[in-house]
Amino acid sequence: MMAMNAKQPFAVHPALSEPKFSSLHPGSEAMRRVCLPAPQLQGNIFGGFDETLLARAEALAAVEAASHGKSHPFKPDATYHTMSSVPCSSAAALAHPSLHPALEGDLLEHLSPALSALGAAEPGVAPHHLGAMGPLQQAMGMVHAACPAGEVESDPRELEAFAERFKQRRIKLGVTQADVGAALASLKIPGVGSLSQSTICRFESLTLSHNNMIALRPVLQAWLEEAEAAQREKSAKPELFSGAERKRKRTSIAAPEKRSLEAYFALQPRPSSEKIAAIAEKLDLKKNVVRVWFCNQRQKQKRMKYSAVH
DNA sequence: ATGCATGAGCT
DNA sequence: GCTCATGCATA
Repeated sequence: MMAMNAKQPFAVHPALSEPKFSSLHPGSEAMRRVCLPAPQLQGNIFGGFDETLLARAEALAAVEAASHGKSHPFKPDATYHTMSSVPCSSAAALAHPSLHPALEGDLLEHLSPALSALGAAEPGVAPHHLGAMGPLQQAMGMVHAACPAGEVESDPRELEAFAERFKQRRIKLGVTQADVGAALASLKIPGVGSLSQSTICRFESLTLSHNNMIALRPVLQAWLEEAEAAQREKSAKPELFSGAERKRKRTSIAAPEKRSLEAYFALQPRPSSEKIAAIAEKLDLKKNVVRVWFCNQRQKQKRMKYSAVH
Protein backbone atom coordinates (compact mmCIF):
# COMPACT_ATOMS: atom_id res chain seq x y z
CA MET A 1 0.00 0.00 0.00
CA MET A 2 1.08 3.56 -0.28
CA ALA A 3 2.86 5.45 2.41
CA MET A 4 -0.18 6.87 4.10
CA ASN A 5 1.60 7.64 7.30
CA ALA A 6 4.30 10.02 6.34
CA LYS A 7 5.42 12.04 9.28
CA GLN A 8 3.96 15.43 9.63
CA PRO A 9 6.36 17.93 8.14
CA PHE A 10 4.98 20.80 10.10
CA ALA A 11 3.08 21.52 13.21
CA VAL A 12 -0.48 22.64 13.52
CA HIS A 13 -0.96 26.15 12.38
CA PRO A 14 0.00 28.60 15.12
CA ALA A 15 -3.45 30.08 15.13
CA LEU A 16 -4.81 26.63 15.66
CA SER A 17 -3.13 25.95 18.90
CA GLU A 18 -4.82 27.44 21.84
CA PRO A 19 -3.55 27.44 25.43
CA LYS A 20 -4.41 23.80 25.96
CA PHE A 21 -2.27 22.84 23.05
CA SER A 22 0.54 25.21 23.59
CA SER A 23 2.51 22.26 24.84
CA LEU A 24 2.62 21.30 21.24
CA HIS A 25 6.13 20.11 20.85
CA PRO A 26 7.94 16.89 20.08
CA GLY A 27 8.48 16.13 23.70
CA SER A 28 4.94 16.51 24.90
CA GLU A 29 4.67 12.84 25.66
CA ALA A 30 7.36 13.16 28.26
CA MET A 31 5.60 16.15 29.66
CA ARG A 32 2.31 14.33 29.81
CA ARG A 33 3.92 11.66 31.88
CA VAL A 34 5.18 14.22 34.31
CA CYS A 35 1.62 15.32 34.73
CA LEU A 36 0.34 11.87 35.50
CA PRO A 37 -1.14 11.67 38.96
CA ALA A 38 1.15 9.97 41.43
CA PRO A 39 2.96 7.84 38.91
CA GLN A 40 5.22 6.28 41.45
CA LEU A 41 2.29 5.34 43.54
CA GLN A 42 0.73 3.47 40.72
CA GLY A 43 4.02 1.89 39.97
CA ASN A 44 4.52 0.68 43.51
CA ILE A 45 1.05 -0.54 43.84
CA PHE A 46 1.15 -2.60 40.78
CA GLY A 47 4.71 -3.66 41.17
CA GLY A 48 4.51 -4.69 44.78
CA PHE A 49 1.15 -6.32 45.04
CA ASP A 50 0.84 -7.82 41.69
CA GLU A 51 -1.22 -10.80 42.60
CA THR A 52 -3.28 -8.88 45.08
CA LEU A 53 -4.18 -6.28 42.55
CA LEU A 54 -4.83 -8.71 39.83
CA ALA A 55 -7.13 -10.44 42.20
CA ARG A 56 -8.81 -7.20 43.14
CA ALA A 57 -9.30 -6.28 39.55
CA GLU A 58 -10.85 -9.61 38.94
CA ALA A 59 -12.98 -9.29 42.01
CA LEU A 60 -14.12 -5.96 40.71
CA ALA A 61 -14.94 -7.49 37.40
CA ALA A 62 -16.81 -10.22 39.17
CA VAL A 63 -18.79 -7.76 41.23
CA GLU A 64 -19.74 -5.87 38.15
CA ALA A 65 -20.69 -9.01 36.40
CA ALA A 66 -22.94 -9.94 39.27
CA SER A 67 -24.38 -6.46 39.48
CA HIS A 68 -25.84 -6.64 36.06
CA GLY A 69 -25.31 -10.14 35.07
CA LYS A 70 -28.67 -10.40 33.46
CA SER A 71 -27.83 -7.46 31.31
CA HIS A 72 -25.06 -9.48 29.80
CA PRO A 73 -26.75 -12.48 28.36
CA PHE A 74 -24.36 -14.72 26.60
CA LYS A 75 -24.72 -15.04 22.94
CA PRO A 76 -24.27 -18.46 21.43
CA ASP A 77 -21.71 -16.99 19.18
CA ALA A 78 -18.68 -18.84 18.07
CA THR A 79 -15.98 -16.25 18.20
CA TYR A 80 -14.13 -16.22 15.00
CA HIS A 81 -10.47 -15.63 15.38
CA THR A 82 -9.33 -16.63 12.02
CA MET A 83 -6.03 -14.92 12.29
CA SER A 84 -5.62 -14.58 15.99
CA SER A 85 -6.78 -17.88 17.37
CA VAL A 86 -7.81 -16.44 20.69
CA PRO A 87 -9.16 -19.31 22.71
CA CYS A 88 -12.27 -17.65 23.99
CA SER A 89 -14.79 -19.76 25.75
CA SER A 90 -17.34 -21.07 23.33
CA ALA A 91 -19.86 -18.76 24.87
CA ALA A 92 -18.08 -15.70 23.74
CA ALA A 93 -18.80 -12.25 22.40
CA LEU A 94 -21.64 -10.51 24.09
CA ALA A 95 -23.65 -7.84 22.49
CA HIS A 96 -22.24 -4.94 24.39
CA PRO A 97 -20.73 -4.65 27.86
CA SER A 98 -21.91 -1.12 28.48
CA LEU A 99 -21.05 -0.81 32.12
CA HIS A 100 -23.17 1.31 34.30
CA PRO A 101 -21.23 4.54 34.51
CA ALA A 102 -22.39 5.17 38.02
CA LEU A 103 -21.53 1.84 39.47
CA GLU A 104 -18.34 1.53 37.60
CA GLY A 105 -17.19 4.99 38.46
CA ASP A 106 -17.94 4.41 42.07
CA LEU A 107 -16.05 1.20 42.35
CA LEU A 108 -13.17 2.42 40.36
CA GLU A 109 -12.83 5.52 42.40
CA HIS A 110 -12.40 3.46 45.49
CA LEU A 111 -9.85 1.30 43.91
CA SER A 112 -8.03 4.08 42.19
CA PRO A 113 -8.70 7.54 43.52
CA ALA A 114 -5.90 8.80 41.35
CA LEU A 115 -7.87 7.93 38.29
CA SER A 116 -10.49 10.54 38.83
CA ALA A 117 -7.84 13.09 39.49
CA LEU A 118 -6.27 12.29 36.22
CA GLY A 119 -9.23 13.61 34.36
CA ALA A 120 -8.81 17.02 35.87
CA ALA A 121 -5.07 16.93 35.81
CA GLU A 122 -4.89 16.50 32.10
CA PRO A 123 -7.34 18.92 30.54
CA GLY A 124 -6.20 18.88 26.97
CA VAL A 125 -5.05 15.96 24.95
CA ALA A 126 -1.86 17.82 24.38
CA PRO A 127 -1.56 17.10 20.71
CA HIS A 128 2.12 16.96 20.15
CA HIS A 129 3.94 17.87 17.13
CA LEU A 130 2.10 14.95 15.68
CA GLY A 131 4.02 12.07 14.42
CA ALA A 132 1.94 9.89 12.19
CA MET A 133 -0.25 12.49 10.71
CA GLY A 134 -0.71 11.17 7.26
CA PRO A 135 -0.46 12.67 3.84
CA LEU A 136 -2.92 15.33 4.76
CA GLN A 137 -0.13 17.45 6.03
CA GLN A 138 0.61 18.76 2.63
CA ALA A 139 -3.01 19.39 2.04
CA MET A 140 -3.14 21.35 5.20
CA GLY A 141 -0.23 23.35 4.07
CA MET A 142 -1.86 24.11 0.79
CA VAL A 143 -5.16 25.04 2.25
CA HIS A 144 -3.56 27.20 4.81
CA ALA A 145 -1.47 28.86 2.23
CA ALA A 146 -4.52 29.59 0.17
CA CYS A 147 -6.55 30.74 3.12
CA PRO A 148 -6.26 33.91 5.12
CA ALA A 149 -4.76 32.68 8.31
CA GLY A 150 -7.40 34.60 10.14
CA GLU A 151 -10.30 32.36 9.30
CA VAL A 152 -8.65 29.13 10.25
CA GLU A 153 -9.85 28.57 13.77
CA SER A 154 -9.11 25.70 16.04
CA ASP A 155 -11.71 26.53 18.58
CA PRO A 156 -13.20 23.21 19.65
CA ARG A 157 -16.57 24.82 19.35
CA GLU A 158 -15.84 25.81 15.79
CA LEU A 159 -14.71 22.33 14.94
CA GLU A 160 -17.82 20.84 16.39
CA ALA A 161 -19.94 23.21 14.38
CA PHE A 162 -18.04 22.45 11.24
CA ALA A 163 -18.38 18.73 11.73
CA GLU A 164 -22.09 19.08 12.09
CA ARG A 165 -22.43 21.36 9.10
CA PHE A 166 -20.28 19.04 7.12
CA LYS A 167 -22.47 16.07 7.84
CA GLN A 168 -25.60 18.01 7.05
CA ARG A 169 -24.31 19.24 3.73
CA ARG A 170 -22.87 15.86 2.90
CA ILE A 171 -26.22 14.24 3.39
CA LYS A 172 -27.84 16.96 1.37
CA LEU A 173 -25.52 16.05 -1.45
CA GLY A 174 -26.68 12.51 -1.10
CA VAL A 175 -23.17 11.26 -0.56
CA THR A 176 -22.19 8.54 1.87
CA GLN A 177 -19.28 8.68 4.26
CA ALA A 178 -17.54 6.07 2.17
CA ASP A 179 -18.10 8.14 -0.93
CA VAL A 180 -16.50 11.14 0.67
CA GLY A 181 -13.49 9.15 1.70
CA ALA A 182 -13.02 7.81 -1.76
CA ALA A 183 -13.70 11.12 -3.44
CA LEU A 184 -10.97 12.77 -1.45
CA ALA A 185 -8.44 11.16 -3.72
CA SER A 186 -9.96 12.82 -6.75
CA LEU A 187 -9.36 16.19 -5.19
CA LYS A 188 -5.84 15.70 -6.37
CA ILE A 189 -4.46 17.47 -3.40
CA PRO A 190 -0.80 16.53 -3.24
CA GLY A 191 -0.26 13.94 -0.60
CA VAL A 192 -3.91 13.41 0.05
CA GLY A 193 -5.30 10.06 -0.78
CA SER A 194 -8.56 8.49 0.12
CA LEU A 195 -9.90 7.93 3.60
CA SER A 196 -12.14 5.22 4.92
CA GLN A 197 -15.76 5.43 5.91
CA SER A 198 -14.56 4.95 9.46
CA THR A 199 -12.52 8.08 9.44
CA ILE A 200 -15.22 10.20 7.87
CA CYS A 201 -17.67 8.85 10.37
CA ARG A 202 -15.33 9.62 13.22
CA PHE A 203 -14.76 13.07 11.94
CA GLU A 204 -18.46 13.77 11.87
CA SER A 205 -18.94 12.34 15.31
CA LEU A 206 -15.91 14.13 16.67
CA THR A 207 -14.32 10.92 17.78
CA LEU A 208 -10.95 11.68 16.33
CA SER A 209 -8.17 13.34 18.26
CA HIS A 210 -8.26 17.10 18.26
CA ASN A 211 -5.21 17.31 16.06
CA ASN A 212 -6.62 14.81 13.68
CA MET A 213 -9.79 16.87 13.43
CA ILE A 214 -7.80 20.01 12.76
CA ALA A 215 -5.80 18.28 10.08
CA LEU A 216 -8.76 16.80 8.31
CA ARG A 217 -10.99 19.80 8.36
CA PRO A 218 -9.35 21.75 5.52
CA VAL A 219 -9.40 18.70 3.33
CA LEU A 220 -13.00 17.87 3.99
CA GLN A 221 -13.95 21.46 3.57
CA ALA A 222 -12.23 21.50 0.23
CA TRP A 223 -14.10 18.40 -0.82
CA LEU A 224 -17.39 19.82 0.32
CA GLU A 225 -16.92 22.96 -1.68
CA GLU A 226 -15.93 21.08 -4.76
CA ALA A 227 -18.77 18.64 -4.41
CA GLU A 228 -21.31 21.38 -4.07
CA ALA A 229 -19.84 23.23 -6.99
CA ALA A 230 -19.81 20.10 -9.06
CA GLN A 231 -23.39 19.41 -8.21
CA ARG A 232 -24.35 22.86 -9.28
CA GLU A 233 -22.99 22.18 -12.69
CA LYS A 234 -24.58 18.83 -12.70
CA SER A 235 -21.55 16.63 -12.92
CA ALA A 236 -21.15 14.98 -9.58
CA LYS A 237 -19.68 11.56 -9.84
CA PRO A 238 -18.43 9.84 -6.74
CA GLU A 239 -15.91 7.23 -7.51
CA LEU A 240 -15.43 4.06 -5.62
CA PHE A 241 -12.53 1.81 -6.14
CA SER A 242 -12.85 -1.90 -6.21
CA GLY A 243 -11.64 -3.58 -3.10
CA ALA A 244 -9.27 -6.48 -2.92
CA GLU A 245 -9.32 -9.96 -1.51
CA ARG A 246 -7.72 -9.03 1.75
CA LYS A 247 -9.17 -10.77 4.73
CA ARG A 248 -8.31 -9.64 8.19
CA LYS A 249 -9.98 -11.13 11.16
CA ARG A 250 -10.98 -9.26 14.20
CA THR A 251 -10.53 -10.71 17.63
CA SER A 252 -13.61 -10.52 19.74
CA ILE A 253 -12.96 -10.18 23.43
CA ALA A 254 -15.78 -11.63 25.48
CA ALA A 255 -17.57 -9.42 27.95
CA PRO A 256 -16.19 -11.05 31.09
CA GLU A 257 -12.65 -10.63 29.87
CA LYS A 258 -13.41 -7.11 28.77
CA ARG A 259 -14.68 -6.28 32.23
CA SER A 260 -11.50 -7.56 33.75
CA LEU A 261 -9.41 -5.59 31.33
CA GLU A 262 -11.32 -2.47 32.24
CA ALA A 263 -10.71 -3.15 35.90
CA TYR A 264 -7.02 -3.63 35.27
CA PHE A 265 -6.96 -0.49 33.21
CA ALA A 266 -8.42 1.48 36.08
CA LEU A 267 -5.62 0.25 38.29
CA GLN A 268 -2.87 0.71 35.79
CA PRO A 269 -3.48 2.21 32.34
CA ARG A 270 0.05 1.49 31.32
CA PRO A 271 0.99 -1.94 32.55
CA SER A 272 4.48 -3.17 31.95
CA SER A 273 5.18 -5.92 29.55
CA GLU A 274 5.27 -8.34 32.45
CA LYS A 275 1.92 -7.20 33.73
CA ILE A 276 0.44 -7.50 30.30
CA ALA A 277 1.74 -11.00 30.08
CA ALA A 278 0.26 -11.82 33.46
CA ILE A 279 -3.07 -10.37 32.54
CA ALA A 280 -3.06 -12.14 29.24
CA GLU A 281 -2.42 -15.41 30.94
CA LYS A 282 -5.11 -14.90 33.53
CA LEU A 283 -7.67 -13.98 30.96
CA ASP A 284 -6.47 -16.59 28.55
CA LEU A 285 -5.87 -14.05 25.83
CA LYS A 286 -2.87 -13.57 23.63
CA LYS A 287 -0.42 -11.09 25.04
CA ASN A 288 -0.49 -8.97 21.94
CA VAL A 289 -4.24 -8.78 22.05
CA VAL A 290 -4.02 -7.45 25.57
CA ARG A 291 -1.30 -5.01 24.67
CA VAL A 292 -3.27 -3.64 21.75
CA TRP A 293 -6.35 -3.46 23.90
CA PHE A 294 -4.53 -1.24 26.37
CA CYS A 295 -3.19 0.94 23.58
CA ASN A 296 -6.65 1.38 22.12
CA GLN A 297 -8.12 1.98 25.52
CA ARG A 298 -5.62 4.75 26.16
CA GLN A 299 -6.47 6.38 22.87
CA LYS A 300 -10.13 6.18 23.68
CA GLN A 301 -9.60 7.59 27.16
CA LYS A 302 -7.73 10.54 25.75
CA ARG A 303 -10.52 11.37 23.39
CA MET A 304 -13.09 11.03 26.13
CA LYS A 305 -11.06 13.15 28.48
CA TYR A 306 -10.78 15.82 25.86
CA SER A 307 -14.44 15.93 24.96
CA ALA A 308 -15.31 15.89 28.61
CA VAL A 309 -13.34 19.04 29.20
CA HIS A 310 -14.82 20.75 26.18
C1' DA B 1 -20.99 3.23 14.57
C1' DT B 2 -17.26 1.01 16.77
C1' DG B 3 -13.90 -2.83 18.17
C1' DC B 4 -9.51 -4.63 17.32
C1' DA B 5 -5.41 -4.13 14.29
C1' DT B 6 -1.53 -2.17 11.61
C1' DG B 7 2.27 0.63 10.68
C1' DA B 8 5.09 4.95 10.84
C1' DG B 9 7.94 7.47 13.45
C1' DC B 10 9.86 8.38 18.03
C1' DT B 11 12.10 7.28 22.37
C1' DG C 1 7.09 -0.63 23.02
C1' DC C 2 4.54 3.75 22.86
C1' DT C 3 1.55 7.19 20.47
C1' DC C 4 -1.26 8.43 16.64
C1' DA C 5 -3.71 8.22 12.50
C1' DT C 6 -6.25 5.20 10.11
C1' DG C 7 -8.67 1.07 8.35
C1' DC C 8 -10.96 -3.63 7.96
C1' DA C 9 -14.50 -6.21 9.75
C1' DT C 10 -18.56 -6.44 12.09
C1' DA C 11 -22.57 -5.43 15.17
